[in-house]
Amino acid sequence: MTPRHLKFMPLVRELFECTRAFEQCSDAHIRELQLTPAQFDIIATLGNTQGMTCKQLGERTLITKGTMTGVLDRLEGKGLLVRAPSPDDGRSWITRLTDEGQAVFEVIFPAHIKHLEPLFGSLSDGDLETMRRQLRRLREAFSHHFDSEHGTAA
Amino acid sequence: MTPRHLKFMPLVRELFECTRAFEQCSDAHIRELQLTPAQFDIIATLGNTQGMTCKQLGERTLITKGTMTGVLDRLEGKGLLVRAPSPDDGRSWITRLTDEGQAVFEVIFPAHIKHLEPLFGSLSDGDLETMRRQLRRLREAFSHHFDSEHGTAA
DNA sequence: GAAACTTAGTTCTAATACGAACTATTTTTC
DNA sequence: GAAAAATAGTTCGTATTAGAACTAAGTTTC
Repeated sequence: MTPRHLKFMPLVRELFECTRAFEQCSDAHIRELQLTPAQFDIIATLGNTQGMTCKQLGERTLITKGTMTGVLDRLEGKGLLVRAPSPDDGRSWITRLTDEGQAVFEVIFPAHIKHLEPLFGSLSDGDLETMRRQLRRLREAFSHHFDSEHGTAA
Repeated sequence: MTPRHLKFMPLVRELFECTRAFEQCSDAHIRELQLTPAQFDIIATLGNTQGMTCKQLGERTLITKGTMTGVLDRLEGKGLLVRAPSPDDGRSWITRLTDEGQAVFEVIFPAHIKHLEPLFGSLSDGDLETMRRQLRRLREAFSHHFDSEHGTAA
């Protein structure tokens, strides 16, 4: 009987390497565009919107709030976004792209998508959908377990 | 006809979230063991070996060489490993666990495996193997494309 | 309606992360 | 076998990263 960890550790390793391989392709292109991956993520999220709060940005990206402040600061420094107080909540700020930020978005977002597209050339739409579903199942197993252990009630 | 990126971007997102969800579970436990994820990775790699070079460590973990120096420095500072000049190559150092480092390995490695095991409870050995193969296929698509673009000849 | 609790965002510290430049050593090339 | 090219590790600069403590402002509770 094979020990269980010899089955799941290779999967974990492959998961990490796969993510890493994607990042290598994606990040190299983003750096050519004079942005960091986190900065690109924010611009891609804010593009074509009326802006959103820090919290919403954190939910839509994988950037945690402690990091968010610095990332937004640097983008604000570049003149790509502005922060305005929320009319609804005195604790909150609405972050939105400036005209320049939106212009940057309109150039780099399609360029980046076009850069990524060939990476998936060997896979059919069905393949992509199948893998997405399997990864979701795996993620749900992880996060349910984490939540139940840390009392993050559903 | 659905634009292609609407098919592959959700997969990318799921890939990132899945990795993130695993890290959340795994890293929380590693921190309880008074190590950082990178430090754990090194100890797990060096455990039960005669030691290896920086380069070998970089190949077996996802830590790049610029980061490696600092990670090894801190583990050396904790007395968990030592570096000795390589007898074969004057540029190289052999890093191996101290007795204390090996003792730490023997405690925390099984403990961590045991901690992770329930995460995969809902998946059969066959599921794990299937997903590993699919991820590998995806990773290969990514890295082949990256290599061909950056002249990293096979 | 005041105290207790929660939440949004910032700040802080320690440790990564990456690329690029640098030193010291092989290895190749001719 | 000396110059040229490649490699192993370190160092450096900038940006993230996580978690925890902190401030200010909203929400609940009684």
